[in-house]
Amino acid sequence: MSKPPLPKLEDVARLAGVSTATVSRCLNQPNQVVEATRKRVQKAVDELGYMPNFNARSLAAKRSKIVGAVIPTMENAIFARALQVFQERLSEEDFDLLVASSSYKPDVEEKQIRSLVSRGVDGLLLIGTKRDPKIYEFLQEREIPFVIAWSFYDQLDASEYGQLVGFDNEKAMATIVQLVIDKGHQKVFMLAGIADNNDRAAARIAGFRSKMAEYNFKEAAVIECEYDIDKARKAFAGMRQSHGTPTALICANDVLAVGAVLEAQSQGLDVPGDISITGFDDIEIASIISPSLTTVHVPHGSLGLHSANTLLAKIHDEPSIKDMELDTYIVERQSLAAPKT
Amino acid sequence: MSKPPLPKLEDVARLAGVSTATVSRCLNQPNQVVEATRKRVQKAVDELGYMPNFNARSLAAKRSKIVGAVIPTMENAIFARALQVFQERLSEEDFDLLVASSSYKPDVEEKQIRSLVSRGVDGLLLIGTKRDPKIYEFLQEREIPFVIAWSFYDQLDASEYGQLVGFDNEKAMATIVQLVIDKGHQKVFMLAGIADNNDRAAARIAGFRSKMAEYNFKEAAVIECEYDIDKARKAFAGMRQSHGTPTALICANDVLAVGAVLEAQSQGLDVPGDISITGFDDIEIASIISPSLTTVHVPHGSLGLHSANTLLAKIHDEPSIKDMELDTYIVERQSLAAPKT
DNA sequence: GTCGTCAATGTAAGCGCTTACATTTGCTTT
DNA sequence: AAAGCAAATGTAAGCGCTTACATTGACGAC
Repeated sequence: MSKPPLPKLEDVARLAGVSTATVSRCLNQPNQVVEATRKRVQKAVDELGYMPNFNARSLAAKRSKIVGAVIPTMENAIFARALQVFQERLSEEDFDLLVASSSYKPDVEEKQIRSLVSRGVDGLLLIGTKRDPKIYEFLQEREIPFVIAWSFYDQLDASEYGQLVGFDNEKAMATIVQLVIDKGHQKVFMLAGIADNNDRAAARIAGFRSKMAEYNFKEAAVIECEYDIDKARKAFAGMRQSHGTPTALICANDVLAVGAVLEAQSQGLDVPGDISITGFDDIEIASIISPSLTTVHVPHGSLGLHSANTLLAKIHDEPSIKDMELDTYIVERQSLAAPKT
Repeated sequence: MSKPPLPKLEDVARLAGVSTATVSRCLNQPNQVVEATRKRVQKAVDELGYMPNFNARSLAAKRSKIVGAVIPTMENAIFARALQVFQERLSEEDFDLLVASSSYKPDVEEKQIRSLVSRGVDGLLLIGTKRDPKIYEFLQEREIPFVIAWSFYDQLDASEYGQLVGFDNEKAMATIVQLVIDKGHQKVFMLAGIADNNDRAAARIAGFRSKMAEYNFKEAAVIECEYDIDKARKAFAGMRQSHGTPTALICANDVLAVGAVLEAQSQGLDVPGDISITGFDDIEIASIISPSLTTVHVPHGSLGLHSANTLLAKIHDEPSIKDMELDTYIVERQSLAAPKT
């Protein structure tokens, strides 16, 4: 219950026989202080076990050394790896990470963004571009550096939307659809993510649709489904009932693909014998499930790393920061084959 | 480049024609303010788009509404779910989450704990009990409420170690070993986690060893291996070379088990025909891999939820907060069977 | 009508730092 | 040895809030 008041900067100053300003300088710009004093101060710091109060520092200096990240969920592998790398990179520069997860709800996300800004974050990591424009206005007004990860579109004006570090979801999806078509599939359906408020999910659907249109494939069913294995199983089952069974099913992500594979198998279908199924993301389970998933590899680690670097650059006001488009590529495994003839 | 100074509490006060204290009260203890003034203040807040500066608040009020969490990694499913639930629960009480991941390195963890404390976190979530005692002293001195998740031991003095919210790793492991023995296995090896600096990994090994000793099984090889599928594959391959092939392999976690299963299969072994393999944790892949894993179910969500509740209780200084032991149970799936006769 | 009480509000002193500006120190120049 | 100058240090004014304490005013008791 005894609360021995913690040493403050002033105590250190007194013990070291210098002014508070000098102590502060030792801590923040050590090179402005001559070695002798610096050592004396260091000794006082050690002796008292002094630790700076970051809130006071943030208040006085108007920078917090905290960056915020609002992600849809930390529960699944998609963002976990990127977030981990992001955090590690920031850590190197002594930034801490304030995370919030929005559960894909726009209103929750907005609240969290505002909260983080209130906390004085120096920068912000956001996922995807789709959100209420007034959030962007807000961020601009407050001059908060931010980067948007996971999405990339040529046509977007980057200066308006902070910096983009992502990949072209539409193009990537079109590429894998092309591959499926090249294998000879004609009846191709899609199990998609929920496109509402999610530009990545929407872009993947667009990629599918445009490629299908290119080949004049009609009636390519697209069913949207939440990010969940069991829901994917049900969605796939429902799809078979209402639209029949395609020879190939394109899934908007690996989790949906896993659900589809499991359901197909439990309904007696052979994958890829009776039906080919492709994923997107290339998370761990993609290579573990049997058959392993042919999928689009997304560079999760790079997304995290480059997001961090770009954000740091913006925070430090470095010139000529560019949007960054990362590459995806297809990983061919077992779940895609030519259709039975 | 125009930086219109953000409205501060004083501006709101002036516009509403009240004192700063009243505005502050409206924001923090609205019931102490009569409705008429409250409305007037609210109007001023809206009009100015005022947002409080949390750093100033934290400095003045000596509470930050931030809790910190230092976890070994956010990259894998083990902690992700718990962290997500933890965050959601805290969110309900308007706490934000400052996360750091230590990559299982004690020195990194210590640094991060100190950094979080410097940031004035109101509470701390730590994983496992094993760490330098001076960290506990430090936390006690600073009177930082903290809870330790994932571990639970009867014999530990809770008051010394903050609060425990976990399960008995040793007992849980002993239970699944018992099951394996009951199936008739006699040659049982273990693929363990790295026990150094990790009380959970150590406890799981202890559970294995004590149960094996109980049955007088000698030569039960225990190989430690990092948390990684590929490393597990190699470790399992190495184990076969040096110790031969057991009829059952107990793995300290599902990731190791998956690695072992994949390697076994690629070496032409049937699981569970030629070798039974068990996991621990019951993460998603456990039920997706083929054969699905018989494993110990760990209540990840509950760990997160109860950790949050316990921490909140400590922060609010509620009396009689107890350590909490959560239950685990075995999920029998396909990877465990009786040995060939 | 006066006083006491209590709820509502105001006053102002910090919270522990940073930093612009002022001052001192220790050199180099001449 | 005096002058001049840059580097090192000191002084003190905030940063935007909270809160202990003081003040005000409304109302009922006497």
